[in-house]
Amino acid sequence: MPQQPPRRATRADVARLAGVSDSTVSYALTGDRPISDETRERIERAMDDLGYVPHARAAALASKKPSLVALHFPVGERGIDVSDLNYVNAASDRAEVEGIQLLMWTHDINDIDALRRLVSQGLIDGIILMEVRQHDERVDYLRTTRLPFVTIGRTKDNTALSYIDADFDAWGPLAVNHLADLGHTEVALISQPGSVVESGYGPVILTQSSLMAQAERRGMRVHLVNSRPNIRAGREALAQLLTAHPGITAAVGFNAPAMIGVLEELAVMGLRVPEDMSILHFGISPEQAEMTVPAQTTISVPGGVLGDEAMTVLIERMTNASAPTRQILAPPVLVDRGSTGPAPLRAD
Amino acid sequence: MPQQPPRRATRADVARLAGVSDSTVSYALTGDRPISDETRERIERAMDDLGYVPHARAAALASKKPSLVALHFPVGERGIDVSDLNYVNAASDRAEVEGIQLLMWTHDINDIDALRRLVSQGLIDGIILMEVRQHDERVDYLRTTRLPFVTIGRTKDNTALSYIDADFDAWGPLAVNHLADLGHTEVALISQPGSVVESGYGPVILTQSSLMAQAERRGMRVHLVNSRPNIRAGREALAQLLTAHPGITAAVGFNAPAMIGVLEELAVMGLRVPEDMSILHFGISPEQAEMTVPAQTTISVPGGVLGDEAMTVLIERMTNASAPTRQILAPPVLVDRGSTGPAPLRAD
DNA sequence: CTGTTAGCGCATTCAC
DNA sequence: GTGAATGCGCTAACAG
Repeated sequence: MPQQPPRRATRADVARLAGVSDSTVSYALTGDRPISDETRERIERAMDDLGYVPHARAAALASKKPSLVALHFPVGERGIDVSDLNYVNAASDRAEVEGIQLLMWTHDINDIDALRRLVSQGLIDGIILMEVRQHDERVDYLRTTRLPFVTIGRTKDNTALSYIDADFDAWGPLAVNHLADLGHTEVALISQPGSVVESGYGPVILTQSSLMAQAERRGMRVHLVNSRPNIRAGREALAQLLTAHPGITAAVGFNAPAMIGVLEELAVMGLRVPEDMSILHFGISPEQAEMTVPAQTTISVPGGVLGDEAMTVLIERMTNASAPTRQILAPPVLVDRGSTGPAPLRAD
Repeated sequence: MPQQPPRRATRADVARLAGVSDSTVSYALTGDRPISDETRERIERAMDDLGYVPHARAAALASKKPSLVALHFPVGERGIDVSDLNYVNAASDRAEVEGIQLLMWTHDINDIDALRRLVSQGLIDGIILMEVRQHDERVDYLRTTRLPFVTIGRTKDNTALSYIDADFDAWGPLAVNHLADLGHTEVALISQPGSVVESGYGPVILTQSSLMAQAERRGMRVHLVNSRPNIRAGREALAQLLTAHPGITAAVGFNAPAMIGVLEELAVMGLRVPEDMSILHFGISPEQAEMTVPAQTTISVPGGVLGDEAMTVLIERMTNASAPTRQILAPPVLVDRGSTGPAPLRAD
C-alpha cells in the first residue's frame, strides 16, 4: 500500500521535480503543444513519483470550460427504474468523453428554491431537465438565468427552448401502418385515464391524435379506452371491449399495468398472441416489454438516445454561448417481439 | 423577464460599484468581521443591482474547503426506489447545510476504472459508498488514495475504515424479545436463499445468528426457511411450515417478496393477522411495510439516519485530516403496525 | 520545443 | 472599521 503523502501534489511540485516549467507540465498533460520525448518522460516519472493528479476544479476555474453538469431527475413517487437509468448513463457517458461529470439531482420538481440555490452556487455549468411538463416552473426560472439548459420533453410554449423529445406525432402512424399492413381493421387503444389526458400530458395526447388521424386514412376502426393504470382495470377493459366489439383483432397500449391485465385476460379467455390477438405497446422500455408473457412488440425511443442527444446539445450551448436553439425530435423505433401478426379471420 | 447580463458579475464589480475594497465585500458576505451598517447597505444594493451571486468553485479553490461530495449508489439490476432516496436525501440535506453539493453516482459497482477516473479528476472532495460488500474493491482502491471516504455498510476487514451500518446483532434479540413477551414460543423465520447467506451477505448472517442465540435464551423454537425472493416461494414456504409445525404462531421475515406470499397464503387459509398469526419483518422500508394488507410491523433503521450520519462523518474527515476513524452502528427501531399480537392458544 | 506572465473569482493574512 | 497583497492550482496568451 502506497504511503499517503502529507498533501496533494500540485503541478508546481511536478515541474520542480522534473526540472521544467509549470506550463510545460500542463502541455504535457493536454498534448496541446509538442513536447520532446525526453521531457515528457521526465514529467511522467515525476507525476508517478508524486502520485500527482490534476485538480479539475482549478482547471475549470482557469479555463472557464464546463466541468460539472446537473441532471434534474425529479423522482417523485415512482422511483427510478433500470430503464430510466438508460437516460442517465447515456448522458453520463457522453459527458465523460468531454471530461465533464454529471451531478444527478433528485429534488422534488416543485422545489424551485433548491434549484435556485443549486444554480446560484455557481457550481454547475449547465443543467438538463427531465420529466418536463407542459407548463414547467423550472423552465420559467432558468430562462431568467444565464445558465445553459436543455430539456428532455418540451413545454407548451417552447420558444427559444432547446429540447429533445420523442416524436410522438410519428408514433400513431407507425402503429397504424404496421397493423393495417397485417390486415387489422378494428383495434382497441388502451390509453391513460381521462384525467391524465385532460391535464395536458403531451405524449399521450400527441400519440393518440396522430393515431386516430392515421387510422381514419387507412380505414381502420379504433376503440379508445381510458383505463386506470392497474392490472385489474386492464382485465376489465379487455373483457368489455371484446364483448362489445368482437371484431377487434389487435390491442394497442399506452399503459403498462393495464396491458399486463390485458395479457392476463387473454390467457384466461384462451386467446393466443398473436394468432388470435395482436399486441402493440407504446413507450415502455425493453425491460418492461420482455418481462411479460409473451413479450410485447413496442414503439418507443431507444433508451439512451434522448440522454445522449440532450448532453450533446447542452455541451454545445455551454461551449458556445451563441449556439442556435436546437429542437430535436427523436424518431420512434418499432421493436418486433412477436406479439403482432396477421389479422385472424373472425366471424363478426 | 430580466435582461441577461453579458457576463457573470464578480466580487470586484460589486466592490467597484459600492466604492469599497474587494475584501470588504467578502467579509460582508461571510460576516466574519464587523462592517458598518452604511457600508453594508451600499454593498447589498450593489449586489442586487448586478445580480451578483458568489461563485462556489472559486470559493472552494481559495478556501480549500470541501464543496462537492459523491455518493456512490450502484444501482445494479434493481433500480432505486423511493425508500432508497431517503438515504440520498438525508445525506444531501446534511451536505447542503455545509454548502456542499452531492453528486449522485450510479455507475456499476465493479467499474473501478470509472471510479478511478472520477477520483483522479480532483473534482470531488470525498465519497460515500453504498451497498458495500464483505470484500469490496472500491474500498481497496480508495484506501490507496488520499480521498476521504465513508461506507454505509462494512467490509469484512474494516481496520481503519470509517463506516455507518445497522447494528444487525441487535435485530435478532429485539425481534425475539418482542414476540416472546407476547407469549410466542414457536416461530418461523423466512430468510433469504441459502446462496445469499453463503456468499457472505452480512446483514442476513448477523441478524439470523443473533436471533437464534436469543431464541435459545428465551426458550423459543425457530424454524428457519431459506426462501427464494418471490411471492410463490413465500406461499409454499408458509403452507409447508404450518403443515409440519402447526404450533407456529408467528412468522418473522427477511425477504420482502416472500412475505407478500406468506400474507397471501394466510388470507387464503382464512388465518387472521395478528389474531391467528403474528408477522414481523426485518429491514423493509415504511413504504414497503404499508403497501401490504395488513401493514407489517418492522424492525429496521429509520430511513435517513444512515445517510445523515455518513455525511456527518465524511464532513469531519474532509475538514480535519487527522480525524479519528469512526465506526457507527445505528440501533434498530421496531415500528408496530399492528401485525403482531398475543400468541393464540392453539391445539398442537 | 520551452519558459514567463498574467489572470480565473475568491479567502485570508497583514497592515492601517 | 477597512484596504492591500498574496495565493489556491491551473490555463493560455505572449514570448522566445
